[in-house]
Amino acid sequence: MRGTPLALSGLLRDIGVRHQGARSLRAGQSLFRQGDKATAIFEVERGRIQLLRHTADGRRVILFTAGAGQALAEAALFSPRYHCDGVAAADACVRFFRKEALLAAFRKNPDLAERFMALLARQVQSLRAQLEVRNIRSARERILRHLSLAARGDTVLVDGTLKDLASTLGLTHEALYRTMAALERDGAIRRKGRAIRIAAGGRDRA
Amino acid sequence: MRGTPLALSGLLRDIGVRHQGARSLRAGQSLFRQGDKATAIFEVERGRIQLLRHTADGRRVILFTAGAGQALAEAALFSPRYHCDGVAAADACVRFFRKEALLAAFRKNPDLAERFMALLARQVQSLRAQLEVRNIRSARERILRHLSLAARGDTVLVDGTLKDLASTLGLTHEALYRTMAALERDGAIRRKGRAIRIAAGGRDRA
DNA sequence: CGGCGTTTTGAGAGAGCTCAACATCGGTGG
DNA sequence: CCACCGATGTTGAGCTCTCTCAAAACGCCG
Repeated sequence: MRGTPLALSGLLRDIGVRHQGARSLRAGQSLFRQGDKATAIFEVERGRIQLLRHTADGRRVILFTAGAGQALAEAALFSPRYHCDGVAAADACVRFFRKEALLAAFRKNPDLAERFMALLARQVQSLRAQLEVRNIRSARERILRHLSLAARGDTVLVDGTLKDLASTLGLTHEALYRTMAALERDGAIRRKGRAIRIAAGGRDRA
Repeated sequence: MRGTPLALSGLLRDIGVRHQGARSLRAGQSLFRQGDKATAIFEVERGRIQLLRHTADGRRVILFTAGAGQALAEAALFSPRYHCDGVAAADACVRFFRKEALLAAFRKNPDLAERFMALLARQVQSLRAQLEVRNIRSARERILRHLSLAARGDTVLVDGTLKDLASTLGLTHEALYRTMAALERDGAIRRKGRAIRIAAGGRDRA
């Protein structure tokens, strides 16, 4: 669920693209640096990779944090150089896909190209939905909407930590815990370990 | 600037795709409905189109609001039906691009396909950056970061209203006005009509 | 000129953040 | 097997910052 309510189950690997290798990184290690020639795009297998940009005065700005199962630096496919740093926020393992190989494959195989487009289109859709969720001020409403977007049927299976969930929702973990407890007290949701079931009238009681 | 800090200058039309027509809508009118056969994707020329989904209990959820220059329902290219409603939030005019025509063009012309992918990839990038900006709690910091991402050189040209800017930043317009005034008082930025210049040490004084 | 939407400033309240303490769980090593 | 440790999960209390409600100046267009 990390970072995506409409889970993009699977990614490059699943559309039939073969990766050209993998690489392990220790927390803090760089995968690539701003200005490096862009030779590949990546998919996080384990851990977390952050895209960082450095401002003129040397401050770090996090542009994006990619968790397991998320693609990284797709835009580099169409740009000669990486426009930011890619650094491991925790010990991580990434698969990499060489640019020329990918682009060549797309040209040779329109089906593959189409699947990749579909992947990107779904990402756009999912990101927009996330952005819209962030427009909701109330923690309660925001959580409920996220859950109802992420739900399969009436249940959501949280596959990261609740802390991660809090940060993807733009809440502190305390606020998330408290509000979830309140929601459960009110009967709007019911929790059983990783599974959260949304009550039929959950959204009414909001 | 609406909805995109890293301005996606131009869209489908600019990558060489020809549209198959245009349509005007009055505020409140539907462009398409959830479950309709997906026959086209769109680009907003004027006004605003909202993507809405209806929950089981009949409540409307806004998934996305597309302003002038933004594409709409790209994901429909790869889905047989629209998965939400497209409704005009204000009087609007949209260009439409037929699915089969687009997909056929992509298959026949790999360059075009590649440009479309690039478009999607840049959108993904931009949306992620927006999401990351939303993680900043402080209005002051959030505005400064948005500005530094949106800046060309040291100046930002705001091309919507400041109210629009406030909503893309997830702030009330009052908070935006107040904070911008404070930033100007502190010398972090300087405004001249539509142009905002960021002072060299703007981010230090935050 | 008159009306409407944007821009601007004021004052107050509420929601979420911050800091803090504690419980719980899973892994690690003696 | 148990003691220990770190990270996650949970709850409490106070405070700050933004939202909300309100009012007024400004600019634009018919």
